[in-house]
This record gives sequence, structure tokens and C-alpha cells, in this order.
Amino acid sequence: MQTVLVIDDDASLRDTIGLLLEKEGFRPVLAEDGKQGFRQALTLKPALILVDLRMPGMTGVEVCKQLRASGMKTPLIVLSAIGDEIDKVLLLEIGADDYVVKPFGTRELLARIRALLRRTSPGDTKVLTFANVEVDVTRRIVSKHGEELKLTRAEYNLLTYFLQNPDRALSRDMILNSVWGYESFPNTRTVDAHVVRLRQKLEPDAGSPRHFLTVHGVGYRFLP
Amino acid sequence: MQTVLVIDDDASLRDTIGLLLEKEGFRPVLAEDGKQGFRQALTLKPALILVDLRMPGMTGVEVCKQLRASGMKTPLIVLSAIGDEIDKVLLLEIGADDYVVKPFGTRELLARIRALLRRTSPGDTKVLTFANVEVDVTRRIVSKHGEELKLTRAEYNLLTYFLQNPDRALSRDMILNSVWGYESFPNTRTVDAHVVRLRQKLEPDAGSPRHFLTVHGVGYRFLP
DNA sequence: CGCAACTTGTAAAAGGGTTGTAAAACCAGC
DNA sequence: GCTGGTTTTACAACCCTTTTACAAGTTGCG
Repeated sequence: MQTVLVIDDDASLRDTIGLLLEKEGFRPVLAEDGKQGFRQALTLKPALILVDLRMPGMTGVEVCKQLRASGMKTPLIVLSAIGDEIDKVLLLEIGADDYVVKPFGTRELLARIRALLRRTSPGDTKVLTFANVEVDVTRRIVSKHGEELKLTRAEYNLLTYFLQNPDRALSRDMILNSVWGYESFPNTRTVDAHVVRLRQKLEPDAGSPRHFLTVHGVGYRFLP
Repeated sequence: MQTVLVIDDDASLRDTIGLLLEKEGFRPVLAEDGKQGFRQALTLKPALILVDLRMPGMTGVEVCKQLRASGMKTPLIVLSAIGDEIDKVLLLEIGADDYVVKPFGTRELLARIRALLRRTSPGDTKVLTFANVEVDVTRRIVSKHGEELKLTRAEYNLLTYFLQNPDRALSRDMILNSVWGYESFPNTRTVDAHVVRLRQKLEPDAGSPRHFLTVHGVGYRFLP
């Protein structure tokens, strides 16, 4: 059973939502202000959080910010009153996943909750592809012609970097900074070594690469 | 054994799903159009219904509506073709519990079916299984080959986390955050220690794990 | 064109990091 | 302070990364 944390200072609305959630098979936990809600979010690890935007003390925005700052990725829906100025961009920036304007219908709220849980729930696999190669990002598995093959960590990281930057000339330094980070300082030849192995594992003919191309004097270019 | 009603006009897909369900321990019943499906839903009272959105005659939407109108609360998943305009909120409002876009992987479909059955089947004991292992969530008891065995709290929590996140690369930090929470800060090696014990207790051969797999440089992946 | 200088491809060695595992240290509840 | 459970530690085994060395390829220039 999934726990849903409801943070709202309006007692009657809070209870209404609580009952609704209970009836629909969720385990509601109610908090009456931002501070309490924030604490419960950390300890309970709910599957989803509903938080009122406008509350005395710690507002919904602040709850949101602090939760994200402490690394929680819990899906979160903001409830806002009809008069509130809603800046959608702001909401998304502070880490809210959706928002519902009060007064709302119970079906709408439930639909939003379910939709959000579905799109954030694990099990939706992200897959990138090119040619005959599939990269399953959630399983961290790469397959060629449907056959799973083993990539090491560096190879995998490099591959996903190429996939995210297709058809661009990428210098060795750019690659090193993006894939290895600014904290390690390997030789630029390290990149070459890994490109060689990617070619061997993924190219149809490693001798004449069609996807991991050399840009002489610069670095590499990935062509899907 | 749970009955699953499949309503789809595409004979080959219908049969494919039927075979899949059979293989997974369900009793599939196939209907080739909405009208027939609707009748069977009423008479058979299946545990779950899969219904194609786009069908000649009575469409999936209508089946859904009529079933709900006649008071049936059977969990229902809508199958929709990739081109279909999907209004998620509408679907949920007419009483669908979930939807899957064709073409879908068998794994995904099964996951959705199981997830839906889990969240809609109240009260009765919830049991998760893989290989020869059964995890009775309500009694908090784990058994292998039907024989009960003792897991400590941490082992149990870790196991259920793996079961809820099958076939995904899970980093040690993710595991720590989800299983241990954000308030305790154990060494990441702690995870390894517990994985070792899970392997010893649950794997057929702890030396070469088939379920609790290592993802080098990242963490672990649980394969049911 | 032909040569020198430079860049890249590649395999293999060296070195370092990560994991498996058991045992020790620590802790919480009784 | 016992007991059972959790966390840390230590070290071996293993795997991966990086470096190195040399061959092969490319470029610039006379």
C-alpha cells in the first residue's frame, strides 16, 4: 500500500482528501503545516506528496525546495487556491511534478495522483537506440541485435554521452570533462582507448567505423 | 487461479496475450469484440480485464463506461495503439485503472497487471514471489521451496525493495536512501554485507548469483 | 610526390579501484 | 550484561582503468 502525505493547513480539506485516499487504497498521512510535513516526508518516505501552496509558516514552495535540496525525489503535487498567482515555471523549477487548482473534483485529483505515480514509478524503462544497438538506461544494459553484451562503467558512460550528443564534433577535453568530471585528470589518450573498445563491441566493422567517427586533431563525432 | 478477460479484435494479439497470461499462472478468457467481452465480464467476474481501446462496434471506452455503470469494480487496463490520441484523465475518469500503449513488452504488461491486482485486491494476503522464494508481505514471512526461513529486519527491507524494483540498476546510494532512509548514514559497504546474506539465504548457488546481480561500479540489480 | 611531424589505432602491462566475504566491533532492546 | 542484529573493517580476488609503446594513418610543406 502506497503512502501519500497530505500537507494542508485547512483541516476540513485535509480530512476530505484523507478519506478519499483511504477509500482508494492509499495510506494517507496528514500534516497540518509545512514544518511538520517536511519532517514526515523525510521519515515516512511517502510514495507521493500533496502540498498546499499557501500556508502560514513554511509555505508549499519552501517545503518543495527543502525536500529537493535534501535529495528527495518523491513525486509531489502542489495544491493551489483559485486566486493564487501560479507561475508554472517556478513550480517546476522548485521541483513540483504537477499542480491542481482548488476547488478540484475528487476524480481529477485521483487521476493526477495515479498518472504521476505511474510516470514516476519504477518499471518504466528508458531505452535509447541507434543502428542495432539498444541502451536500456534503467537496467544499465546494452544489447546489439537484441543480444545483451557487457560494457564496463567507463564504456557505458562514454556511450551514453555520445548518444546524448549525436552528430557533434566533441573534443577529447569536452569528453573528459563531461564523462570523467572535473575531478579526475586522466590522459586524453584514455578517451581513445575507450572509443576503441566501444567500436570493437558496437560497430559492425570496427576497422571502418560508421558511428564512432574520428575528427582528426579534435576528437570524435558520434553518428547514430 | 485468477481469471483475466482479454477483449481485443486483433486475433493474433489476443492469442499472444492469452498464452502469456497462461504461462504466468492466470486463467485467460478471450473475447473478440466489445459486446461479447461485456457479457463475459458480467458472467465470469474476472479478476482483471484487458480491453482494446479501438474496436469495431463497442469500443473500449464504451465497455469501460457500461461496466462501471452496471456497478462492476473489476480492475481494468486499456490497451491503446501508438497513434491513438490518449487523454489520460478521460481514461481514468471513465473508470480505467491503467493503460498500456501498443506495442508493449510482455514484461511491462505483466508488471502493470500485477501492480493493478496488487493495489486493488484488498485484505487478502499479499505475496510476492520469484524463483522458489515467496515473500508474504502481510505476515512478513519469507519462504524458499515452501520452507519458512528467517530474515532479519534489514534483510527483509532490502529484499522487498529489490522486489519492488525488479530489473533495474540500483546504486548503493539509492538503496541506502530508500531502504535505510535519509536519516541514517551507514557506509555503502553495509549494502554489500546485506546483499551477501540475501544471496546466501535465497540464491540457489550463492557463488554465482542469478537474482541479486552486481552492477560493477554502480550497485546491484535484482532479477526475479 | 615524399618526407617529417604529428595524430590516432591498438594491444598489452601496470596499477588502482571495486566487490565478496568473514570476522570483529558496535548497538539496541530486554 | 546478554542476545541478536547491524555496521564496520580487513583482505583477498577480481575487474576495470589508465598508461605505455609502437604501428598505422593523416597532414603540412617543400
